[in-house]
Amino acid sequence: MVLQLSIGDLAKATGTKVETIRYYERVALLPAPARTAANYRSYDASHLARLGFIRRSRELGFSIEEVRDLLSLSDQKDRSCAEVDVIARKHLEDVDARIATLQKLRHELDAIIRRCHSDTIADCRIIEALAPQMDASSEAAKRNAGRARH
Amino acid sequence: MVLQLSIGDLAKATGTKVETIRYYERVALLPAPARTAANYRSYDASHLARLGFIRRSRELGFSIEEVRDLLSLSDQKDRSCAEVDVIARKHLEDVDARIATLQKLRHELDAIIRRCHSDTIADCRIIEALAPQMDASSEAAKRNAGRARH
DNA sequence: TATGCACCCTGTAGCAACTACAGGGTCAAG
DNA sequence: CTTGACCCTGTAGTTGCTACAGGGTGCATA
Repeated sequence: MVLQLSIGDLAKATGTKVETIRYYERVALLPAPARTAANYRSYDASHLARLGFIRRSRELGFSIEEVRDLLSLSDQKDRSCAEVDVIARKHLEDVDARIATLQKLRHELDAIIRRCHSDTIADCRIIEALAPQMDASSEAAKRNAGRARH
Repeated sequence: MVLQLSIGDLAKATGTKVETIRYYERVALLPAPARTAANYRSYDASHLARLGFIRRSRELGFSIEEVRDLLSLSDQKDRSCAEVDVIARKHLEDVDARIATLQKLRHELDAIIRRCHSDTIADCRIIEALAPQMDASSEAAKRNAGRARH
């Protein structure tokens, strides 16, 4: 039995947009499939599996380049999976760093919002908190920048 | 006293790249400054303040469009700051959602990495976990996709 | 005076990872 | 035989910058 899928079928089967599939082909993540007489793309089971791998990796936040590396490693069954481990661990570190950054930002934002109980923009603490602090250090920055004239 | 800054001065004073400042001017976040006889941009204190506001907002993760809204609100001192509050709270929700997504992803990734203790790619659990699950549901997807022939 | 260097200008192209057309061709149902 | 859902290629848009290329300017130094 031979499985043949049109691009639309493959899109439905993997929850991917048709344009995205063509994009993966353009960037050589997904091999170009056979064509029908009418020049329609005709995918088989290997494309289905590969696109599934790509989508799952992308959902887990791997970049296109990382997916490319993982795919090429997964094709070499006899190699050590240490390299796979390195990619995955590095990615985990990236994710941890992004979470930490966002959490710091979240607390700052939360603190800013909590401070605001005023009615008008003129003394809105949110706007105030966003405005640069016009203190000694920024005066220093001004002087440092030079070209102040009277 | 009149403060005059070249684009490089302003860049140093705010920790922004020169190209980024020109970009903000192009997208009308920062008003076009006066020019010198040699057609050099000449910034004043208001630009310094505004760029500071922009940079701080961007650090807090507001999009360019959100910053535009915040800036235009901050220029209308007599208006209610309720709108500012709405923008900030919505942004906080976005940040919370992004943190939640990343944390879910982090746990999944961590679980995948922990499972792998093998030596070769052939039975690497990371690669396995990334590959699509070839179970009943994906068989259903295949049938659903149609055009399977023998 | 020349000359080097750091700075400034405009305009355009590139990055990631798609997404969205425009302007066609194909195919099956009614 | 027409309608509508699909398919094709190619190009441009998205976000927020960043990086040239190919010029001009301003100041210090040999």
